[in-house]
Amino acid sequence: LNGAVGSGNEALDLLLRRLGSASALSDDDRALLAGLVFECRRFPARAKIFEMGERPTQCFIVLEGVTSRYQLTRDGEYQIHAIQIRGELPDLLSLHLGEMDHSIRTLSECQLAFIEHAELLDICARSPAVNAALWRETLIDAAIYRASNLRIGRLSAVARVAHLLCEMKLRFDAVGAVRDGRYILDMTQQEIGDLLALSFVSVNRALRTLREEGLADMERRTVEILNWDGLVDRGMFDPIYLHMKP
Amino acid sequence: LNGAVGSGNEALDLLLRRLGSASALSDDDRALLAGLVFECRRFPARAKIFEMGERPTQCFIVLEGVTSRYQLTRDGEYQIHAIQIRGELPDLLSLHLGEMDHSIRTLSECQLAFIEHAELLDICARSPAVNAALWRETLIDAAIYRASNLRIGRLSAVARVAHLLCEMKLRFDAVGAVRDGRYILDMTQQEIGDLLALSFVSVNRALRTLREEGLADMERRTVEILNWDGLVDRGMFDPIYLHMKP
DNA sequence: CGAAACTTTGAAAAGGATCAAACTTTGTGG
DNA sequence: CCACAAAGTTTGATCCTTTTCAAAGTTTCG
Repeated sequence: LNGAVGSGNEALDLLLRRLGSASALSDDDRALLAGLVFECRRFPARAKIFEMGERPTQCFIVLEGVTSRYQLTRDGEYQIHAIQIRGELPDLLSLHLGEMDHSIRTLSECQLAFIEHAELLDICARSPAVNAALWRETLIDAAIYRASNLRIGRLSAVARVAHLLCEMKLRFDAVGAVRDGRYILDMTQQEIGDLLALSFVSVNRALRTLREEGLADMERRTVEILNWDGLVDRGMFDPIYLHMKP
Repeated sequence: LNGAVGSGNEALDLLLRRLGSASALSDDDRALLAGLVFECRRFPARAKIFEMGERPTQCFIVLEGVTSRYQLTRDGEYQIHAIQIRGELPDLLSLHLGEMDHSIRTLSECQLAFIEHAELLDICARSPAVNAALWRETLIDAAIYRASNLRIGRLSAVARVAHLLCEMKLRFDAVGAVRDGRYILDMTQQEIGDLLALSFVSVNRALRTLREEGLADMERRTVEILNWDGLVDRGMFDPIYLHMKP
């Protein structure tokens, strides 16, 4: 009956698109999901969403902006495990894993739609297809962590950045957010370093290298892919782990 | 009716212990799981189990030995994402994620019990508790990847090895495989390096450091914890991500 | 017993981190 | 709308951890 409802519809659209992309949802499944209540909330940049040790009773879908899942070592080292963009469901793990073992916060300003765990679990119990689709989402999260392991563990600084730009290109593609080979990655070079386990100086130099090699450019939070095949090659990127449709 | 049946019972015991440790299973749930058919097979060291690109129709539980989930970069760099030991279910992801995006093979000689996906999915459809417990297993796998990200991305060589020895101590504890602070980690230093993104030379030097500091010792595939608190501190280890019972 | 696999140690090289300083962009209040 | 401060980017120089290369020692296994 107001702006929040409109956002709720948008959240539902994104959810249906995302869950339906891998497995076919029946009309019944769609009807069940349509019954969900979405509580839309806006967050400023760098705002806490869930903290390590908490026991969330809601999860959320990202409507706009970038959220991050991260952790600190005891001596203050900061590692971003993963980021989430429009249409992604960062927090399904809290459905079945009581205590948060890491924290989630926004990087950029965000619009998020929250869903009660209880409602989602209820739908899972009624619909094996939705259950499978949500489970699948958490498995893709895990696949992204594996890719991150390989990226951090085995790729050079330049290759790490190239790999990330490839991954984000495909993830933004999935929600139609790439135009003319460009997408907005609303992160600082420091934050990219926190994600790739690089210093911001190394990120900056890697971006310069990619620009000089004519593969990609990033300026004012906008990434431009100049040579997709070349970038894929430089980052040794294989999209299989994203489990997207061909 | 033969040796395989005995192993099947062992597999069932391990499965019930593992799934029951977090959430209470009802007698009905246990009965359902007891109906599973376990196909027990022995594998030599370094044997392929599932390859990237395959679409497994079975998953398995490890009865004995160490299996590894790994990936190769295009230029031949090898990264082990995770290892699995007795009582663990390494391959549940194939339940809902058609194509394997990485490979699985044994490190040591192994005894594995295979279960048909179809049977497991059938039980999931009938029992929300088993569904939740299996889903939870895959979420803990993901948590271990996150821990691995932090370990590889932010810890020094010595801390990485210390962190791993702490993690494996708790995982072996869960199946009662630690005696007098000792457990058998049947991996070479090269393989530990493949897991921690270190050269085998660095692994060797890190182990020497831990020995010199009186924290832990590893000799002939046997790890001995000499000073648990010290080792936890050295590896900045926080067990929260394993989501074990207190 | 012998060969292969694995571990241990030393020395040199490489890649990225850190430190430092200038430059640019963004955001805020007057 | 401007001025200024804060935040972020860019580049150079140096340092440090880990890698690589090399070679000797040890264990395992047929």
